[in-house]
Amino acid sequence: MYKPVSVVPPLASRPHDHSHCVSHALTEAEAICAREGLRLTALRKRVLELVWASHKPLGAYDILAVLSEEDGRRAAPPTVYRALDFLLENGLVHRIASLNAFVGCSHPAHAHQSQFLICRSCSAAVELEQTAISDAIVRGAKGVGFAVENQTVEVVGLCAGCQGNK
Amino acid sequence: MYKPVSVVPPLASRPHDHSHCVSHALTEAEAICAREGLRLTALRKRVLELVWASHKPLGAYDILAVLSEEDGRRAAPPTVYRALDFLLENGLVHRIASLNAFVGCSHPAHAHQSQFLICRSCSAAVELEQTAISDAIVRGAKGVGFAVENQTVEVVGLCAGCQGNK
DNA sequence: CGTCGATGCGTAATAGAATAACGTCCTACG
DNA sequence: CGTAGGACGTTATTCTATTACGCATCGACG
Repeated sequence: MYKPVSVVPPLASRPHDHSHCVSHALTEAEAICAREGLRLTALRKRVLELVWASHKPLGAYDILAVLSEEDGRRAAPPTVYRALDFLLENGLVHRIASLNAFVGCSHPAHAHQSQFLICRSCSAAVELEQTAISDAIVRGAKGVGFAVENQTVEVVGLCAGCQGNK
Repeated sequence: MYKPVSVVPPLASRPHDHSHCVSHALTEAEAICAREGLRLTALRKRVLELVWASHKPLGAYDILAVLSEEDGRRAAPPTVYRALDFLLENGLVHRIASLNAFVGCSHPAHAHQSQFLICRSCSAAVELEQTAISDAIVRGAKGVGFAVENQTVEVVGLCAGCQGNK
């Protein structure tokens, strides 16, 4: 049962109509690809859908397994990796290096850095978009003369929903 | 030739007596292990030395290759991974998830979060230790009710020395 | 001093993640 | 149409990491 807390947890860690947020992500992706002249092929769309189908980071081989089962013929790794590469390049998914896994991007419409909170209990990954964090990083880097191009922030801990359960 | 810059780049990106910082790291590690009652065996020490022998993140199989060449008999992966696990657990090295590689910890004496600046040109990895960054992360996480246990910050860009060379 | 349990290491096998290199097909455009 | 490039299938291989098992060594304790 859902127990309200004082700070509002983000959507991903609350029960919610999941099919809705999947379809929302697909709609947004289609709009972006149309606008940018990118080809969101059936395969790419299907992979994006699978990635969104859970809020947990999904391994490339998990995706592969689902694809293989769907099609009779079983897919090979490059099939999935190529689709993931396309989605990564165009900001539709993020890669979580510490998990070798992928998640749908919550804000694909505009460029931003990768910031994730990963629950070690339920495995949900919530994307943050805090300029306070990226600014602090840029400042810290500038202090040693380092020019930042790409940031990765991956935080492990317990999400709001899992803190009671321990 | 070394060209001074206004902001002082950290040691790792400046020419320096490298054997000195390797031996310093080893001395510090020995002190810590003695104090904590940990066994810094010959193998573990050698692996730590190799990791420190470059400021570049080093892959487990790179270490393995060196060990294999040294001993006539070639070492197997678990040998290296076990040593790395020991060093990781005791804060003597860090793992850089985005590179599948390992670097010596610059401040092993006290607990801290993992923050790295990785130069995409010379591959040097410089460790930051900025509470401003980790505080911003904790604050951002708290805002969505997430309890932080472990942070990973990995930043790719150009170090001070490589910005001229492009 | 002996022995016993825990820890460290060697070894072989395997799992898991990602890429290389090739070929074919499809499609958008001239 | 004809064709050039992109998308995908296929096979093989590379790189990263772990499992499982057994022996040896270290150190605490009787």
